Amino acid sequence: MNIGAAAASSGVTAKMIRHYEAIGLLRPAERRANSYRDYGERDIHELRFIWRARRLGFSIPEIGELLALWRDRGRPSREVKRIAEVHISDLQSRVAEMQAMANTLRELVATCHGDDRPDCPILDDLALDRGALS
Amino acid sequence: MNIGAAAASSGVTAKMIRHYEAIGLLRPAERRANSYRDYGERDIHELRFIWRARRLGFSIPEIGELLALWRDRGRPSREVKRIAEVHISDLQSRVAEMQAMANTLRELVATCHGDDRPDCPILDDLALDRGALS
DNA sequence: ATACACCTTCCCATCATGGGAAGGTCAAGC
DNA sequence: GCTTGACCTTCCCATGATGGGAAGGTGTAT
Repeated sequence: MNIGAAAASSGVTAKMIRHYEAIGLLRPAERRANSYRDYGERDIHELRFIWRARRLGFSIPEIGELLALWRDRGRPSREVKRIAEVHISDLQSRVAEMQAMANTLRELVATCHGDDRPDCPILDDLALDRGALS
Repeated sequence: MNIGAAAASSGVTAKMIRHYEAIGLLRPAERRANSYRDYGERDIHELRFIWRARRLGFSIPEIGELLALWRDRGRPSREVKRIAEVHISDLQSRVAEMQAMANTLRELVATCHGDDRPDCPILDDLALDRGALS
C-alpha cells in the first residue's frame, strides 16, 4: 500500500505521515525496491489510532505515550487513564479561559450601540488605563 | 523611555514589541541618538491596548483592525462591534469543539478501571476499526 | 511514446513567542 | 579612567502541526 492509499484510508495526509515518521512517532515504513514507502494493515491501524487521538485533541507527545501503551499488551490501564485525565483537565482550563474571554466580550458588545456613532465601550475598555498589570 | 521600561509598564515583552513593529502592527518607534527605541505615553497606551486585546484572544490581524479604529476618532462603533461579534463566535465554536472532546474523554475515562489490568476502553476506542472517515 | 498520477527529498511558510549570540551603550562604583 | 553589569541593537534559530511547492524519479494506461 502506497503512502497515498494509506493516507486515504487512515485520514492522515501523506504529508503528515512522513512528518510523524520523521519525528519518530511512527517507526520508519518499509520501503519497496523503488524506495516507495509500503504500508500494511497494522500501519493503517496505527495511523487511524493517531488520527482519532488528534481529533480528541491529544498532543503529539501524548499520542506517543498512548501509542507505546497501546503496543504494549500488558500495560496497566492506570497509565492510560492518567494521561486521559491530564488531557481532560488541560481541555477544561482552556475552555474556562476562552469562556471568560467570550463573556467579557459579550458584556462589552451588549453595551455598544453598533451604529454610526464613534463612542464604543469595547475600545474604551481596551484603552482603559488600569495600570501595567491589571 | 527605553524598550525595557515600555515592556515593564505595558505588559508586552521587549521581544514582542520589536516583533509588532517588524510586522507593521506598530509604527516604527522613535530612535534616540544611540539608536535605542524611545517610547512616550501614547506608545505605552497603544501597547497596553494590544496587551489587553491579546488577553481577550484577538488575533494580530484583528488587533490591527481594532487599533486602526481606535486611532480613528470618527469611526462608527458598528465596525468595532462587528469584529468583536465575529471573535465571540470564533471563541464559541472552539469552546464547543473542546467540550465535545472533553465529554468523549470523560465517558471513556469513566469506564476505564485505571488499575493494573491491561484492558482499557480508552485505547479500545482509539483503536476501533470504524472505517476511514468515521 | 507520451501523458498523467504518484512517489521521493528538501526547503520554506505559517503564528506568536522565546532563546541566544555578537556587538554597542550607559551608569555606578572604585 | 577603567571595570562591571545591565541594558540596548540586529540577526538567526526553535517551537508545533500543518501545508505549499520545487526538482526529480517511477508506474501505468493509452
